[in-house]
Amino acid sequence: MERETQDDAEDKRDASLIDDQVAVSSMKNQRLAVVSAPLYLDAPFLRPVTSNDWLPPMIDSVTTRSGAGPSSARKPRVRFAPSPTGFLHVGSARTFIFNWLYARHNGGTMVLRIDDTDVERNTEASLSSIFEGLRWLGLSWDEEYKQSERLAIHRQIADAIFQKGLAYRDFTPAHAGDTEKSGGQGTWLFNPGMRELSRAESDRRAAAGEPFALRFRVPRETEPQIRFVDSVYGEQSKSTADIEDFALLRSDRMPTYHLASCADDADLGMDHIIRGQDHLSNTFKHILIFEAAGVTPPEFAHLPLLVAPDGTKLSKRRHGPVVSVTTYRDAGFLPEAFVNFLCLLGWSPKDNREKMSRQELIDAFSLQGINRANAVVNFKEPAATPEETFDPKAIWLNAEHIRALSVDDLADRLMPIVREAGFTVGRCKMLQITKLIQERIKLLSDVLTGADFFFVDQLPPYDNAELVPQKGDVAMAEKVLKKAREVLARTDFKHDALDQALRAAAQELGLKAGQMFQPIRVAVCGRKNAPPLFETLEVLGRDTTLQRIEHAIQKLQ
RNA sequence: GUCCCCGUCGUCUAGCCCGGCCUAGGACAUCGCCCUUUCACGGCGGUAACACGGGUUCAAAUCCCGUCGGGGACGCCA
Repeated sequence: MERETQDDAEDKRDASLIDDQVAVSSMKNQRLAVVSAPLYLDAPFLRPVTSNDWLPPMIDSVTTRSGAGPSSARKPRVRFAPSPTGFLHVGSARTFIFNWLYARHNGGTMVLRIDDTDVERNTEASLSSIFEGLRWLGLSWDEEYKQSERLAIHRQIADAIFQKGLAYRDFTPAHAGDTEKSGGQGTWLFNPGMRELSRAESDRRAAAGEPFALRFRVPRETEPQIRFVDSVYGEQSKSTADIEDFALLRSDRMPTYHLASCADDADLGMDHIIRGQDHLSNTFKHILIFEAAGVTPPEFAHLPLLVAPDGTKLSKRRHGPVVSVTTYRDAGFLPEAFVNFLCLLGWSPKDNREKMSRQELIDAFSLQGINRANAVVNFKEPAATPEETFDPKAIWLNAEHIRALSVDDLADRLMPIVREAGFTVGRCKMLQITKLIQERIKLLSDVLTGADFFFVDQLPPYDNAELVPQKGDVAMAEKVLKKAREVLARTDFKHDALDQALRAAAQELGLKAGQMFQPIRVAVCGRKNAPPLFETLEVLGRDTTLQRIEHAIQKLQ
């Protein structure tokens, strides 16, 4: 009882979260407008642009939010920052979820930031896939930004770093996508001649219009080790001798990921960066950027990677649609079950709980519960049925969540699937059917294979042999069906009455109950495995039942 | 190649920080039994792991070193 109440409360909560999300989306433009308005013109490192400056003349009206940088620890601000270069990936979804859990657990703010500075690779389709996936998960965010609308901030910070002498122009022509850089003799650190170029010479070439990238001047003498404490991986350090002079701005003046990400994290006041472990070694660069910009770096928490059964990072190219969030939706997963599953990959509540509601996850979540070893998503590469494709634990959890739903709720979720498959059912009948299949389906879409005989007029063809009961023959099947036809014509179609009448009939024929029920079950369901017989007959009704029994008798003759 | 990270049942994990309660616990999957009109649910039980080698210690899954194995990062991608 208590559990049900809890779940109901949870459902309401989820619904309101979704509403929030819609509200946020609709005020998106407003927010963005506010952010890029010319407010704090006296920001400390904003400076007038001169004609021979290397910066484009569009930064004049930009700002950094005052008080940027980590704010009080009480209401943490966290973000999820996908780049719209592909569909929403399960690994990204988990990153979103962990950020969301952290924010909700601590009463903080969840920011969604679209990292779209790579104009070449961005696609509309990808952007909508991300929103579609997040909408399905039913998790909300509180603020939303687009990096491409914040370029001025990125350039401004790049400029500040440059003015401090912590970055330099690199006039080396861009590499044309070759890969011979790695595998050579050790780490590449910088292009010869560029790091040492005098300011005057650099200014001259820039003024002459020569294209260049802006590189960070990694301080190798003064700061030989970069250190930070990761909330998951603990103390980390790396020698600056192993960090190359990475780019801040490309020669087309677009910021690189490192710059844009850090500039926005600083400007948006992010407190805790929770992201995939593939960024762990990038973090040293990020710390360099924050410090060069005069900002205290945020906290970092890196998440173990989600890997395929072959041990490699999940990728669509290699592993196919199982890495896309919408695949799970389309296969009939409940979003709450999917979220639950993802949470258990690399995190544990430490008390052996597995099936958890959203609220339970929020309550139990902490960064201390995150593991360090990569987690395998145990899917099968190519498979015939969804059940064989997906991680068995995900399927099991989904079944658990399905069973935990109220009949009403489950019926509501099943209805659209049934309708979309072209069947028409009334809500009342759907409710009856739902009761019968709730503990028998593992995916929502199983309703189509497990309850099809309730929806169709004509049963699909089945093998006559199925009608033959255990330790019986065709004659017995026929005898049973004829008896059933007779009995069912005059029995009340209610569970108890059917139970009594059919058992009595079995006795009359000198058969075991099972031998009596089997042919009837197959005749009305078209297969052996089905929900309990009497309830099924009750839902099907007398007309359909008799008609199908008649059909079976004819088949046998 | 260089740097970083990781290594408990097939898979997800508890235990590791603060050595003894660990003859290593739970879950999924798998196998068997029970319940039962089939299926499912449920119940009970089985198989199954501390990567390896050295230390330290009365005592190590837990601490130290090494080896091996796996992953990630090294772009004017993110």
